[in-house]
Formats: sequence, C-alpha cells, structure tokens
Amino acid sequence: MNIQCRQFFQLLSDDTRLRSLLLIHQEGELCVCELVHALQEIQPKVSRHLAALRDTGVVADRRAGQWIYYRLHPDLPDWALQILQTAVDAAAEREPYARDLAALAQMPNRPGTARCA
Amino acid sequence: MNIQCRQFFQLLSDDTRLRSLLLIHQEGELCVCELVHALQEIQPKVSRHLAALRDTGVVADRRAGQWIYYRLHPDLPDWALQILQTAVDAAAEREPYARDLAALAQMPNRPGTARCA
DNA sequence: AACGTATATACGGTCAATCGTATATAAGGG
DNA sequence: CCCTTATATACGATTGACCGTATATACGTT
Repeated sequence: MNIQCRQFFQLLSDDTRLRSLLLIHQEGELCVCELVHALQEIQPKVSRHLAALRDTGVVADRRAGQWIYYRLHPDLPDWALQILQTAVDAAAEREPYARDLAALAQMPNRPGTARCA
Repeated sequence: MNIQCRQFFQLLSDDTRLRSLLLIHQEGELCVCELVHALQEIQPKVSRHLAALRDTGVVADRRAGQWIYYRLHPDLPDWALQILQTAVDAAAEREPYARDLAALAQMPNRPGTARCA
C-alpha cells in the first residue's frame, strides 16, 4: 500500500478516524461494535471510516465469528507509528480521547472479554 | 492559540501547506516569494495557505521591508514539533520535497542571501 | 429455513475546502 | 508622485468529504 505522508495526515484529520486509531493503538485490536460504543457514533459512520483506513493500508481487519476486528496494519511504516504514538501521548489525557477510553471500559456485553464471567 | 491535535493534522493534510511547513522547518525562516519559487505555485495560493497556518498559530510572521518572513511559531507545542520532525525525516529525501529543496537552492535573486555577492 | 446481530455499502444531499482571477494594501525606488 | 515588487484578501465556482438513511451481506442460533 505504501502510504504517503500527506495522505496519512489527511486520514488523521477526521475526528472519527483519529479517535478510532488512537483507541485501536492503545487497545491493540477492536471490533466495530466496540468502537461504535466508545465513540458514541452510529455504526455506518464508524464502518465507513474504518473502510477508509483499511483501503489505505493503515489498519488490517480480521473476522472472528460475527465480529470483525481492526488492528494497526503490521506493515505500517515506522514514521507513521511514531506519529501515532506522539498523538496518543499528546491527546490521551484530554477530551474526547479520555472519554472514549472510559466509555469503552464501561461497555456492557463487550465481545471477547466477558467470555467466562 | 492552543492548537488541537486533529486540527494540526488537518493543516498538514494539504499538499501546499505540508510542503511549505517542511521547507520552513528545514530553513528556519522563508518569505512568500521563496516559497512560491520552491513550490512552483502561484502567489495567492501560497499566501492563502500561509494565512491558514498563521491564523491557527502554527507559524509566525515578520515583516522585513517588502518581504514577510514565516517561521514556526515559537510557542508551537512539543508534540507538534515532534510530528513535523518525523515528517521531515520520512519525506525529505522523496518527491516532491527533495525537488522543492533543490528549487529553493537554485532560486535566483533570493532575498536576504545574495546581499553582498 | 427463519430470525437476530454484526458489519458493509449504495445513494442522495449538504457543506466546507480549495481553486484561479481580480483587486487591495504596503513598501521601496525613481 | 508614479511605478514596480511583494503580499494579502475578496469573490464566485467547483469539487470532494462527510453525513444519515436505507439496504445488502454474512454469521450464529434455533
């Protein structure tokens, strides 16, 4: 996919995509319904932005039953990872990212986690 | 000005603004006509994008005679500087940034430099 | 097979970003 | 004071990004 610097910034410039990426970066892997709950956005909106990230090679997806999990693409270049890490450091304790993390932590019936509760 | 992470990415997502910022970051300070020559873009276009960067606190300007010099804003937060540095490292040796630097170096009648030639 | 849940996408509408052209402002030199 | 150069901005047009709604697809369960 070989993403360009400018294009990467363009992907990060949308609120939904940036918040999704920061959450995915922190959590390692998230499915669509977890992101929908964390961001408090409707499902088609989240799905559409994830598709943009997938089509440009920023994230990779994996199906597990009904759920599709998104993670950072393993081939994402170092500079892109560095930029993401910087963004996490700068934004993680501020709104809306802190709120997103909290909402995710409080999500009921979260797939994967509450398996043997 | 207290720029937000997302807004910063949005500013970097435009080709003219990103190339201008990378050049300014490398050169320290550049006037509009230098950027117009380096980027091979028309003057109103460059001026308009510099205004956007100025209005959001990313760059500061300084008049010197007929020329107006732009530099990175001294109060630009660390995370923004880090991201710029990462972008320079990732892009500096590739197109169109390498070409921009070369065009700037070859600019005739460049203000400031050729003072006592 | 029928149903419920999770996810993706198609469609049409709206708004914001960007553009080129034209013009305004400002400085310097005759 | 006029002319040139440097820069900024106003204007109208165009394009592309993003939106919500509706629908399609895929999986699991009964």
